[in-house]
This record gives sequence, C-alpha cells and structure tokens, in this order.
Amino acid sequence: MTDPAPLTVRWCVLGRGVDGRVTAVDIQADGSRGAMQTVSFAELSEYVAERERNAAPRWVWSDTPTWYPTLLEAGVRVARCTDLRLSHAILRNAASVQRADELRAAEEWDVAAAVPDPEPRGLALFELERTSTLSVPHGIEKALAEFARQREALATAAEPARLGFLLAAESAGALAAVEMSTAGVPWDIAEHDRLLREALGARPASGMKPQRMVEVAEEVRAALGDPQASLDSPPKLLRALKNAGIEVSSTSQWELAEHSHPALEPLLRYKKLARLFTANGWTWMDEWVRDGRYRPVYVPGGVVTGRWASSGGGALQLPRQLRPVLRADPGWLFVSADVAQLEPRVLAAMSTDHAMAEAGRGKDLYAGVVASGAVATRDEAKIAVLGAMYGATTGDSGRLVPRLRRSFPRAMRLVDESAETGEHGGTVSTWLGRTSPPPGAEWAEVQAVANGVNATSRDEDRARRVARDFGRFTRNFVVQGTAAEWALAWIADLRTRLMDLGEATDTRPATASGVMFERRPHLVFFLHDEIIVHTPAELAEKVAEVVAETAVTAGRRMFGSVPVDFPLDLRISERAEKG
DNA sequence: AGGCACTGCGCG
DNA sequence: AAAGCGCGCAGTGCCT
Repeated sequence: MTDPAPLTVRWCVLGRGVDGRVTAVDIQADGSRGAMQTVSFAELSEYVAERERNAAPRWVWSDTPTWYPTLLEAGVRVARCTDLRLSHAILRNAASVQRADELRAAEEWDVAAAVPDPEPRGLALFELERTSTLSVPHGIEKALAEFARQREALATAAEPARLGFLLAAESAGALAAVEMSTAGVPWDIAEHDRLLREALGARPASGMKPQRMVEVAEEVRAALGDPQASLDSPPKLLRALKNAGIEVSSTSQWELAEHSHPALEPLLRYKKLARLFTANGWTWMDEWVRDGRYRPVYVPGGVVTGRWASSGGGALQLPRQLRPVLRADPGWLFVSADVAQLEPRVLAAMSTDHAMAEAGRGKDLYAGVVASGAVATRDEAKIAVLGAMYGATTGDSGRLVPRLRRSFPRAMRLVDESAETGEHGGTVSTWLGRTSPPPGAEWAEVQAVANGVNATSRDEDRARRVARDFGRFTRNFVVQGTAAEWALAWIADLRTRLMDLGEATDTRPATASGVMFERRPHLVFFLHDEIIVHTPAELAEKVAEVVAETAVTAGRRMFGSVPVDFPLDLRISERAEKG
C-alpha cells in the first residue's frame, strides 16, 4: 500500500507560549491539525523564512502589527496571512453570515487596532502590550479557537468565496501597511526645509513664531485697526473681525473669501502659513522624518467603511504642497498611480449601470457624463456625481442630482435604496460583504420620542434629521466601502507581484539608513485610491506595467466580466509631484 | 494638569 | 465656495 500524497499545509497558526516562546500549528487543506511546534523567540524569523520558502502557508496570527514588524526587522517578508482581529471585525457584523453568534460572543477579539511603535526597538515582539491598554489575545489556543470560529462562520456566508476574498485582501493590506511603515517614504529633508524657509522665513526658536507669520499678522492687525487682535483663537478673531465691521458668522476661509476688506487678504495668507507651520513644519519633520524616511502609522480597517485610517504622522492629510519633498533615492524612481473617479466607477460596476460604465469608458468619467447629455459642463457633472454619492439635497448639487436619475437609473437606484435602508435604521453591505454598523442607541431613542403620543413637531423634525443623516451614511457606505475593497484588491495583488521583482540575493533591510528591501521595488505610500512604489530605476518600466496590470486584475476579481474601466494616471518620476 | 468638545483645515 | 460622505490633527477654551 502506498502512502497517500501528503496534504498541503494551507495555514500555519502562530501563538505566543506562556514562556514567551512561539508555538506553530499547521492546518491542512482538509482541516486536520498537525503537531504543535515550538520555537524560541530568537528562532522565529528563521523558522518563518524557512517555512515561507518550502510550504508558503497562509500565516494565521492575532494581529499583524504585533507579529510582523519583528519579522521584517529580520529581513523576512511573508506572502499571505490571516489577521484574526481584522477578520473578526468583518465576520461578526457581516449580514451575509448566517451564524455569527459564537463570533460575537468572543468579545476579547473586539479590540480596536493596536497602534504599533513607529520606531521598533530591537526584538520586542510584544512590547505593544506595555503601551496599549487593550490587545487581542496572542496565545496559540485562543488563536486556534478563534480561527476555527471564523472558518465556521465563513462557511455559513451566502457567498463564502466572496467574503473570503475580502478577508484575504484585508489581511494583505495589514501586511502592506506594516511594510510601508517599515520602509518609509524617501523624504528630502533639505527640500522640505527650503520650502518652509521660503514660505515662513528661518526656523524660529522653540515656542516662537516664524518671522513671516509675525509680519503678516501685523499687516492684519494694522488693517483691522486692532493692535491686540488675536489671530489664532477663532472666538477672539471673530470678535476682532466684527469690531472692524466685517459681518461673518465664522472665521473659516470660505466665508472670509465672500467678504471684501483689506484685512482679509493678509488674514487668509496668515492662515495658510499657520497651517503649514503647525501641521507640517519643522516640529513635524523632527518627529516623523528620520534617516530620510517619513514613517506614518497606517491603521488598516480603521474606518467603518473599510478604508484605512492613520494614527500619527498624518499620512491621510499630507498636503499636495509637500509632494515635491518626496524624492526617490539615487538610482531609484517612484512609480505613482491613482485612479480617476474610483467611486463612481465602482458604483457603475456594482449596479451594472451600463450607461454610467459607458460614461467611464475614457479617462475622465465626468466628461463622459457630460457626453451622455445629463448635464452641460464637467463642473456640473462632478458636483452632481459627488452629490449623488453623498446625498446632497440643497444647492447646485441637490438641484443637479435628479438629472442623473434619468440618465443613470440603475446606479441611482442603488444609492437611493441604500439611503432608504439607513433612514429606516437598517444596515447595508459592500460588494464583498462588509456590513455597515447599525445606528446607535440614540437613533432608536430619537425615533421613539418622535413616535410617542407627546411628540412635538420639534421631536419629529429631529427624528427626520437623524434618520436622513444616517441615510446619507449608508448611501455613501456602499460606495466608499466597495471602492476601498477595490483598492485593497489592487495593492494586495501588487505587493505580491512586486515581491517577485528585483534581486533576490539580499532582502535584509538596513533600517538604520532607512533602506528597506534592498534593490527590490516596494510600496511606500497608499492613500485610498493612489499608490507610490519606490523602485530601482532599471525596474521602473516593469513596475509601471505591473501597477497597471494589477489594477485590471482588481476590477476583474471584484466584478468579473462587468465592463467597467479603472484607468490609472500613472507616472514615473524622481519626485512625487502630482502631474 | 489633564480630559473633552469644538473649530478650522488638510486629505480622499 | 460649499453643499453631501469618510477621516486626523493642532489649537483653543472650558471643564474637572
């Protein structure tokens, strides 16, 4: 009798032992478990690297920011993982999962993202626990039990393959996020300093304002005829403006721009300088740029819709003004790409609205909307399309949206029905199955008051307003969330394709100099619908091809044969300046 | 001193 | 120019 062919190891579950050692348990394709293996913490990287070469299992671990930075520090990348914390968050809420009771009962997995230390200190794998108050469990038995619960829950989903794809993409995103923080964005400190000096003057002493800000502030005070006017406190500034006869109800730029007074031009200029100085000035540079690398902290799944959030470093609000400061290393280049109008394209695909798909056939979907005859100008098209996805009811946007309803009935029906569901307190789901959170207790309270016998018209107005607010949230959730899924599918595929490029000889990161993944192209930046890859110059063309190919693949894997294009604006450059 | 709400502004 | 969605962060002012 011959031995049966050995079963493929599909997963390898990792857990921390009580003694700080790490336990690994293989799980075969048929669900059977292998023997427990234990390695010392020091041996972990070597163990993972060896298994990655020979078996390439999907690593299953409690949460990626806890496990992965240590491996990366040792030069070990993994191709695939299951992040139990992120997967739990998706599965426990997913409407398509029939049996999630046990998952919901496992409350110890309901933990917000652990925030990794942006500067890893040596081999402190579980150092996180000392700084964050809450953490998911890291032990092997807990991990095995949770993984089993998740497999069972997934099997009861209406479309397990689809939801499973979301879990894989979400987990791949978690790997990419840690890799990007570890690698960092190549940052030209001298150029940043030059830009700051040009705008603000020399760097001021700690606690002082830059010379240019002081000067402009004096201009404002002179024009107001108020030498004491405070420009940094909105309430005080508002009083000063009113005293000068400027009738504004707030101090925001858009309202100031509507008035005409000699103080307003320098005031708007002051606000720009103040913003640059406080948000991305020298202090920010000192804190977030080290060794020529900007290392923001990404939080995959940090937004309810599935978008990433960030925690520290402000990666989601990097001003375009600063983009020229991103500079590739000598001999390297950036390949940057963003998707034009990702959200309406996703909406067209989800709703199989062929008219909207047709409008998106070219590079500019808004031009296509104009060509469809729905509206007259590109500006109108943009305002109308955004208004449709956000639920605008007033102004130009509210006026233009009904025109889209005639030209793109299927797309509009999808967002309108999503809004209606939310107005009634319901939940909606993205294309791959991420379900929106139900409204909070306050929602039901307000509705109950409005439906009570003693309800005033005020109560009813409030209830309607709260219902519509929630409707706008669910309306946008399906589109924003599905767009986030498309982007995750894109970068998940992209990072694995990039792993295969470049020299395989030495992947050991030299983090002291900020150089990661020597001679290998790697993602350094991701922001909702755009990516930047840092690559050896000789591979840039190849990388650009891969970036484009993976965008096509993402569309196919998400939406199959639905004929919706996701065209990229793609650039190869030394600096990440937006073209 | 530290927590919290609020405003204002950067990003998609 | 916002409107209509989703965020993070700095600064201020008020609270304990």
